[in-house]
Amino acid sequence: MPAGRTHGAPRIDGETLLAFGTRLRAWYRRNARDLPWRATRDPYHILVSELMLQQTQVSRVMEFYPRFLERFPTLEVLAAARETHVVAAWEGLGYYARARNLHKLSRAVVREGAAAWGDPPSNGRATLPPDAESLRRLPGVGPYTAGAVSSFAFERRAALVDTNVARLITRVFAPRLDARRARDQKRIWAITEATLPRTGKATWVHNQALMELGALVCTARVKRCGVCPLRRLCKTYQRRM
DNA sequence: AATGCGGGGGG
DNA sequence: CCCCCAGCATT
Repeated sequence: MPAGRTHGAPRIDGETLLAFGTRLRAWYRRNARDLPWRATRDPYHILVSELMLQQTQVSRVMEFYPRFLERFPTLEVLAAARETHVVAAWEGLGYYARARNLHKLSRAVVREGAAAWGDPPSNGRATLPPDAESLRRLPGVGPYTAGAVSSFAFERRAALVDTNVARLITRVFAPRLDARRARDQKRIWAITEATLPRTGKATWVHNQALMELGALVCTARVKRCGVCPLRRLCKTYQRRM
């Protein structure tokens, strides 16, 4: 299957895909916000940030993330804590099932993690699996979070689609698709995968950049096309919106 | 496929 | 005052 051929979606030529990624990542290197979870590769820390960020804005998570990790710095510490204490540290963030799932997850991983995904015996530290497929089986971890942890913590070449990426991809490549329609999700994932660079390292930047551009430039209510690096290849822009 | 889950901020 | 926000589990 040639690059750019996506399941039922309009074919995107390789040159366009290349230009898309190159411009996107160049923009990110100059415009990215300095966020704490971008300065670490600790899988547990990344996981906490991703769970907190589910349906929750960055500015809100910033108020909780450092404090939570100070209180529960490792999977082992979290697993040893009582659930009520974990939920208490989550108080104010909302969607408290995330906290309960995180706690449950920590106990599962500490107890049987190494056996489940063949961790190197190493120093007895519990770790998360690096592949999206295994991550996906953990409680509270869906398709997005699995891809995010695989890419951002382990620098694997994994795709991820959140609300930002879905909006950006549809606007640039497939304005007929609706990110909110379940049926279109498959095709949006396929297009997103087709845009990924070759290596895991570059994919880390690429994925961060997709979300950052969606969060800062190609937002839900305002399209800042005047400062968008993808303007010239964007189908929505070409249609004069 | 549809719904519940929290709470705050922006247009 | 709605709509939206680095979604997921359940039905």
